[in-house]
Amino acid sequence: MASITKSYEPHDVEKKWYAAWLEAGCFAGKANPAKAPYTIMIPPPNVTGVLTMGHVLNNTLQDILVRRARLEGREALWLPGTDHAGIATQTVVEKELRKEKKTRRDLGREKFVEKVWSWREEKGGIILKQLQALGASADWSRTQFTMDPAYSQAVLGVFVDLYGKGHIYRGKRMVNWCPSSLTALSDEEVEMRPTKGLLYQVRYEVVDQPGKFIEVKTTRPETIPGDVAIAVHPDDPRYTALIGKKVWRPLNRAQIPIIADSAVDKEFGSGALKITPAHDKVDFEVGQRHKLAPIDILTPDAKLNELAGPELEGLERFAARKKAAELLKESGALVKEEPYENNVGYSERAGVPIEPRLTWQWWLKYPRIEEAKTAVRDGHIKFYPERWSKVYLHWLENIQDWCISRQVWWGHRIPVWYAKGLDKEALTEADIADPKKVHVSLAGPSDPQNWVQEDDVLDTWASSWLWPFATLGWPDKATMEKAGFDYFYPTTTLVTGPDIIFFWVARMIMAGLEFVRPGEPLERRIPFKHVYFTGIIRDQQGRKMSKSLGNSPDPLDLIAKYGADGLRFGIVSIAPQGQDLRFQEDRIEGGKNFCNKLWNACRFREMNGEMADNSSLGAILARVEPAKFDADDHAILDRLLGTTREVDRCFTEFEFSAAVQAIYGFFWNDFCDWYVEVSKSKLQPPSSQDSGAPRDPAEKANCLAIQDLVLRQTLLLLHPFTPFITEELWHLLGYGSEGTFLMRDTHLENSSQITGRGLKPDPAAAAQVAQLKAVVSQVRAFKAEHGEGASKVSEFVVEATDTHWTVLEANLTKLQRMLGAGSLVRGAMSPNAPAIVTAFGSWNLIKQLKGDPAAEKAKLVKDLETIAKHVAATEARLANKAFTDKAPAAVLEGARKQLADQQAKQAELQRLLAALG
RNA sequence: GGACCUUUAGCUCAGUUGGUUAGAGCGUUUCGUUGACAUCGAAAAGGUCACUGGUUCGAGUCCAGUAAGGUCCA
Repeated sequence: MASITKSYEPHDVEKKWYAAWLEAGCFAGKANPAKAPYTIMIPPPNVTGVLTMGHVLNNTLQDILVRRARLEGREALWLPGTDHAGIATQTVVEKELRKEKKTRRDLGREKFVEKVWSWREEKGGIILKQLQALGASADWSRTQFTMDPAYSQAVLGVFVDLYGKGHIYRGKRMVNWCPSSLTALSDEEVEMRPTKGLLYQVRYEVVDQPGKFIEVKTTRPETIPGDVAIAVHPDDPRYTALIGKKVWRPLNRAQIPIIADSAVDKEFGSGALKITPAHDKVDFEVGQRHKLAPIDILTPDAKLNELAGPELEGLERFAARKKAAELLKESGALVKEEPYENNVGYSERAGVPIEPRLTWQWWLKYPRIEEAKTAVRDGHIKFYPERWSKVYLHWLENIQDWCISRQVWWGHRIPVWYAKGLDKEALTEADIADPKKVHVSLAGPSDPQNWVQEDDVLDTWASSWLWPFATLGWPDKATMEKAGFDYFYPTTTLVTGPDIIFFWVARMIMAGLEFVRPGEPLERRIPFKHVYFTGIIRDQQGRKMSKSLGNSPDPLDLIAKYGADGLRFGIVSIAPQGQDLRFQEDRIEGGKNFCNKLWNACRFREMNGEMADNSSLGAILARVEPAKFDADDHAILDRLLGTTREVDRCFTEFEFSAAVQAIYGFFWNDFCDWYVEVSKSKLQPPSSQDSGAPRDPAEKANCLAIQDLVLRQTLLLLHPFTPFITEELWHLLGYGSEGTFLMRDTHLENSSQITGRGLKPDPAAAAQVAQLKAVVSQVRAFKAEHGEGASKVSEFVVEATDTHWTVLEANLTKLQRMLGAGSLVRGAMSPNAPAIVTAFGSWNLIKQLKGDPAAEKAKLVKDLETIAKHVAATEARLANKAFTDKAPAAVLEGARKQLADQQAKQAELQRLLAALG
């Protein structure tokens, strides 16, 4: 009885091997000068995150890369960790507080931050545990968190450093304000959404010409109390006479000037623009040019304040819009309103429209912009697919300063202290530059009692941009040494989504170039050499998977249903390079089925002969006897080497799904469907379907050795994709010894290393097998057409040339088995039996009942018509002088051979037809 | 407004530098289980490669334009 069970049951196998790998320290990456390093830093998921299909894809690919690197003999480090995700995490904890009817302000800053920490201890980082269920071979002993003390020191140190270099400044500027999270956001965190609203046409009465009006169009009438001017284009003849005059502001009535500014678009609306500097970026600039003080009419949570006038004060912004429209209507200032759609910026996280708001913030002028361009443009960093480099470069061309301060509590508190009593709202540049008034340092001031620390924390991305090197202990020399910084940096590959090119990828490149190994060449400072961008996983309707839509399957459910290997194999098989993909559960099922197929092929091997020495490639090769090879042996080995080369190529090009498909096709079609089937006539007792010749023990041993070889190399090729089942079978079939692991202690030989050991399959024999396969398939179809099922035993007469018969005879036993043929004999064609023309002669199907001559005739006529068309087409091609003159020799040769084959078939069909009478 | 992507079988997608009669998986239909696997095997049906033009001896593949869908930037 076989020790391998009838079907593959993943759960215990997965648990067993993951624990064994962990126990043996297989995932540890240690600097080893004897090997080349291979490093991947995980894109740190939010500490609040749970595993999604996107994570499954992304992390499976990373695991595939590091596992393959280990098999190739490299020292692999996959460093895991989580991101503190400032606003997101704070929101989660605030939500918990709300259940107790409390806000973070009730607790105060210190208590609240403590609370977040304890939340994190208790519930944070679940996702890392979930990744383990997927088989992730990350070095968990190195797990990092962006708020770890050492990491925080790096983040704050960078702030101090960049401040000292003049890259960071404090300024009162227009920011994207989130009225829900009550913080500033960077431009990248604002999402433009087409939004339906109304366009209001409002008239402002000219002060010294009662009855004369100037009209503007606006989508935000509630901001009218913040208007400080009406602007027109200086060259607009409609308004030249009015420039310098005053109009009445229709809400919170007051006189405001008409000014000329060339930023005004003459074509839009009436060509006049209301200027509201406190609530619009462009207006702010116009206001500055004309020295008009802004009037801020909004509170931080976007309610109207007292400056909006008594009728609007206290209203929430959208209610105020309605009310403003009503007031304008009553006063006759509203000319009309019409439906309108425009782009409105929304807070990506909170999902509410942002407000442009004038506030004091900390800003960063990016360092190393030009070098960051060069690194990608000159290929020091390669993007896959390459096209994303355009997006990257375009962003760098148009880069704006980065607002790095956030008005939240959870995060890295900015290491700046203000002298007590200083008016922070009235700071001048000179004040900020004065160390007596503003202190910036890692250690803080020596007399803390005289200072107040900055309230703001840093944008989360202003910590994660240091990820590739801060995770390796930078900047502390001793820690770096211990972590193997010199060995593992730059990292090899980054696997991430194109949606964070700006947030993360570009910023990491600039940070690496600025901070790592100053003065050294660019290729030593870049954070990674390859960036692989995955696609986005969508549902069947093409929608993004999201919690709110509920269209995302839980990966853990899928693992329970199909096994981690099945999930991995399935997801990779549907993930073409850099293209979004539609999730199909049946492909995951396909992954599971493939695992079962692999399992059963190994079971077949085990059931068909004693296991011999499988302990190394050399041991197996020593059992292989090339002298005993038949065409099928040559063919399967030829395909094994071809597949090995193809998978190699796929890894260099990051074509994971192509690799999986190559292995799938080879293993299922070439090995299981053909080689294993034809092996049966060498391995198993004679059956009624073959000639009954006794089995040759040497031939059998050779066949088993070849199966051992193919299975071994297949397990190696597959291991990065399906680590658990391959490790299990590796041991069950005796490829690995107790205490060693496929994943750690094995070297994957490439095709030239295998042929280098004397295994050189004959491609001509391989080609012959391909022909035989085609004939088998053709004859099976022929049988089916005549009502003879695949397994029914049929009798055949073949009229073949000596050459063809020699080949058929050499393969007689297995052909009989593959065809379900009771007999296959050489002889003259019978005109009354159904017939078919193949590459190896004409075949008669001898049935109990004679074929219907009329039907047979009709079929031959139809076949002849088809072949005649093909012959004519090929002849026409060859008769074309332009073709024969210009086409390459190989193509010409192919066409000639094709014609010869077609003509031979045509002649044979004609002969059969004639014989039929 | 600018840039990029996609359009191939009922569905989801391959198709490398242009070269026989365009492939796979799933689905559908027919046949097949004591012999590794029904999580399986055999076979079949199914495509004017979005459209229009061009380059070429030859175009799914290269070029230009059009249409539809999608993404990003402004």
